[in-house]
Amino acid sequence: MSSDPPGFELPLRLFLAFRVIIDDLHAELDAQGHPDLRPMHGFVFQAIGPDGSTAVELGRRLGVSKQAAGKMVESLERMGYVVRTSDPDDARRKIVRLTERGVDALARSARIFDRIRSDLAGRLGPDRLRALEDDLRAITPADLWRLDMPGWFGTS
Amino acid sequence: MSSDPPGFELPLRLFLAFRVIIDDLHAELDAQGHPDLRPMHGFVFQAIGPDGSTAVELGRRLGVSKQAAGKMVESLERMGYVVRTSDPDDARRKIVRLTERGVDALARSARIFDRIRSDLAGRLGPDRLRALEDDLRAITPADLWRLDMPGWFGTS
DNA sequence: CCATATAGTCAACGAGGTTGTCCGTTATGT
DNA sequence: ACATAACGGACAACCTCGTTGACTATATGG
Repeated sequence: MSSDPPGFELPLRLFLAFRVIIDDLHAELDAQGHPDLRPMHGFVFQAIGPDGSTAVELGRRLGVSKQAAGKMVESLERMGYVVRTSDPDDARRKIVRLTERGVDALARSARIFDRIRSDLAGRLGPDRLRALEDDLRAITPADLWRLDMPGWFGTS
Repeated sequence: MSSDPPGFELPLRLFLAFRVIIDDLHAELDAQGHPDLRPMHGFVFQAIGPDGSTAVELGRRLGVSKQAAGKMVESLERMGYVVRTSDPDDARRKIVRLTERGVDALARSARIFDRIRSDLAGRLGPDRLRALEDDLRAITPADLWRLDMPGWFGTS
């Protein structure tokens, strides 16, 4: 009979597993022509969505102030991943949209994530991977995109 | 037959699970007299270790510059969690040690982590929790404490 | 004995977050 | 219809926490 591991191991392993996957993703993105993307950017792209968004909306979704969201957009605009256009129906709003390059990064990310997942299925076995995902779903909130991560990743 | 989930779900769930546990920990620490501790601090305490450490060593272990490590120590010293004493064998070194309060925080953290783990064992079942931990061990590096997290958590 | 390496500290800077303020535009209520 | 409130965006000042560079004091080894 083996004894229980200390309680602090699980959260550490969860975080390490996250890091391993994200590091893999960004090594690939780097190799595929997106060396400047940082982990945070994926969340921002996702929050922008296919129809675009505004800085205020973005801030709400990401859990930061509208000013912080505005700075993020500015930086992504400089990198060529988003553009800001004015809303014809509301002169106050400026709609942030992904550029072709932004869409490309998002598509590549999706493909890389799927490749990583199938690697893991190969290592753990498909059933164990399923069970892992099921268990994680059981202990996390349902809403995947309510992450509220402010300065967790360097966005420089 | 159900289809595979998109590859991006797993890393998100891993991160969310980590967040859920860490948020739980710090809500408890808050209630038990350590409201100022932030997630990063646990890693710093661990890096200091029972025999103390120096700022340079700390920086190496945490993956930050010695100056950044020094600032962390300064802040923890102001909060009463560590003290700096001079090394009698080497007048250059100042050894950082946990205070009684620091040791208390570490002991409480360990107890809270164990409580959280047993909660999870109740929700998933002990076997599923074991399997989860085994699978995570399989996909993460063996060395738990080589985390290299610089500004991942707010330390304020 | 002197050259080099190490520990700590100070200063300047940058990234990225915050709050407060202001302006122009839209929505609302009487 | 018009006064007022709410909203979106931008600007400024500030904070925290990381960085690099320079400098001092102490060890250490040829």
